[in-house]
Amino acid sequence: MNRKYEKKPTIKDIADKAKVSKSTVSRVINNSRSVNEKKRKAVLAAMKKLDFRPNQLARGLAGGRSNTIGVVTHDIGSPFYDSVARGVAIELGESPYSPIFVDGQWHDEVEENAIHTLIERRVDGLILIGGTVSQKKLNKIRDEIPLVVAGREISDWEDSCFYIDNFAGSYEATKYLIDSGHTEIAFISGIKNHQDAIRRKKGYTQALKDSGIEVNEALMFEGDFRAPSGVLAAESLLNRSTRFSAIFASNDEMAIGARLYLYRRGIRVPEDISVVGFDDQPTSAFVTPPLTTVRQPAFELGGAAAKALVHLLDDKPYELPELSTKLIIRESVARRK
Amino acid sequence: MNRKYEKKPTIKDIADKAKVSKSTVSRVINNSRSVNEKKRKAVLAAMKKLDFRPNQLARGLAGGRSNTIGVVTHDIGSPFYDSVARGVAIELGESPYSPIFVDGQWHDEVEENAIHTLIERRVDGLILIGGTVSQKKLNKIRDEIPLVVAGREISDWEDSCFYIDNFAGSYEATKYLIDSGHTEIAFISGIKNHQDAIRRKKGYTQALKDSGIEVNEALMFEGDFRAPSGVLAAESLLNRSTRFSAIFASNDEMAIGARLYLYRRGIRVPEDISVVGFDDQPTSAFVTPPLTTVRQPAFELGGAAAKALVHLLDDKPYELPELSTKLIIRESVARRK
DNA sequence: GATTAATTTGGGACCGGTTTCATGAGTGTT
DNA sequence: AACACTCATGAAACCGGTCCCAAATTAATC
Repeated sequence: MNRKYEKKPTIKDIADKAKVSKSTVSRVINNSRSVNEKKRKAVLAAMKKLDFRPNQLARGLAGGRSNTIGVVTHDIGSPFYDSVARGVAIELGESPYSPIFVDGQWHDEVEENAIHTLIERRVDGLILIGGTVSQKKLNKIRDEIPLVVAGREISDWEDSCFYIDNFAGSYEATKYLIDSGHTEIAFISGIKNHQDAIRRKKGYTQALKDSGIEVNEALMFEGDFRAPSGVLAAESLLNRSTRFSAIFASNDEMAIGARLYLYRRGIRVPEDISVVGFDDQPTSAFVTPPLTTVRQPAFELGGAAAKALVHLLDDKPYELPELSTKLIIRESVARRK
Repeated sequence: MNRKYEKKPTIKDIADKAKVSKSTVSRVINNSRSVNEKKRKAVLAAMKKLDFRPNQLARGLAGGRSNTIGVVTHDIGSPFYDSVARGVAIELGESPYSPIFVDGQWHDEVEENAIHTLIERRVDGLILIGGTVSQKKLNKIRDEIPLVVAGREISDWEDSCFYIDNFAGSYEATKYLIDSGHTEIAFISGIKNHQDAIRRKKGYTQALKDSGIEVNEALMFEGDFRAPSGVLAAESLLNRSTRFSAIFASNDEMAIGARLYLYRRGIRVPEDISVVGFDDQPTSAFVTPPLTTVRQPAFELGGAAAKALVHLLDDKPYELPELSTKLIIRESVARRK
């Protein structure tokens, strides 16, 4: 099993072979103009011949920039954050930077460690996707290294924090249900302290109020953004004495969980009860019935964050793209007569 | 927008502050024994005070190892590959190595580039998840750098390639349908040239043969592993004159797509037609009806690959864990009378 | 053709660590 | 007390690049 790996050629080897100095080779690599065409050719030939690949570590050390960007994700595997991460990855693929991903696991301490690991690696910039680290700490980190946050709102950060208007999305969805004739609308919220969860709940309650519908605690259930809690929610809600004709879940997973419980109880969707979700995760278009939901431009969000950071690093201006939620109407909502 | 970032303290600063030499500081950092307790304390204190974090680039350059591992993924966002990647990430979190992920996008050339980017970064080892690069090239790459492949079978690689027995999983699922009384079983295959797809198809046909059931081309449809092709498949299959009582799809996405088409046509699952998938992706347990499917230990697979590589790098022996598929029986299959 | 300006080029310091090696101090042996 | 042997420590070379600076070459000006 013991193998021997060839040692890689260095810039010195190239220089010798092409009969020039290290400096010149470096210039060719970096495309600094002003190098004789003949020598350039010779260098290029030598590089090809020896299959030379510059050592990025050395480059980073000498040049003071590593051409890497650290990305702190959470819970790789959750559709929303995944999409954001994907947007980041793809966008960075277009740039000279390579991403290093670390998983924060939704845990304060782990997340801080992750950030420091990345700083030790001398990444040129940092992208945090969501996250729970306190704003105070974030401010301190931003003094150390260029930082951009995606999927989380941070006051006073305007240029370097990208998020989605959860309130608006939630408001629109609720309004849609109301416009479809529903007045008793159950709500499955997300984790209590989660920022997004709070905003989505507010969108729901505000829409009700604006339509003169009373907000009723008996129609709410606190979930945790995962499918099983949606099942539980539906069960709990159905066992209460308060009736309702629609369920609005704070995310698709819970909506799908709730839908499963309804199926078990023989309650038809949307004929008996309508269901609306939030996220528009990929499978939502293919469940039965296809789920009406609020699309978050997660992918675009990640891309925008990445682009913003790259521009920031290159000291170029960057303008925010329009990133708003959109209600995707499919087949899980029925008009109430 | 222009900010100034503090320059980070170096080992020299620590040395000065603690009144010792760089060498000694280095020894403390790396826990090389043999350093006076008093000095060690002084160094530690200085490090804490200056919030020192060793520059990993310099470390990598000097030490000849970067403590990073390159991971080439595909299509971040596909549930299966995501799970594998997640397994890798979590496992690597336990080790001193940090992963660098690059997306190969299921494209030969992109993938090769990705690999070379990683080699330039002087990663200590490489994990390929799936991928399409030819075996010949892989062999060459393995001469350059420790390499482990997950989710793909490569002949003669035993120790450093981890995959799942697609044939067995597929065989078991088909057998289950047969045992449930089905004899006309439609099959939705995956991308024609995809290794996994081929094996899964073989599992299906073999199971039929072993039960004395004739393999019928009229019951097969070639999909592309994505949900829309499942819809198409069901439509095409249903429009043929050959009847069937069950559909076995090569992955869950296509199964769910097919299930949607059945829903549209008012065909009940499982009463009229049974459906089985492959993968057991997270949502499959929550669709209606919950999908019977073949679970792949994707997460574990990724973890095993990562662990294997780490052990390989540390020159420690490593024994393969048991990684086999498992039929998860839920509610999408009915017994045929 | 001589002088000056512009452009290439090589030498070498430097980035921030690790590691080899030689030195000096401390311990033990006879 | 002299000699061999450990052990801790600092000096300096080195990893593979970048980049500043001065020398050398070429082009431009009068």
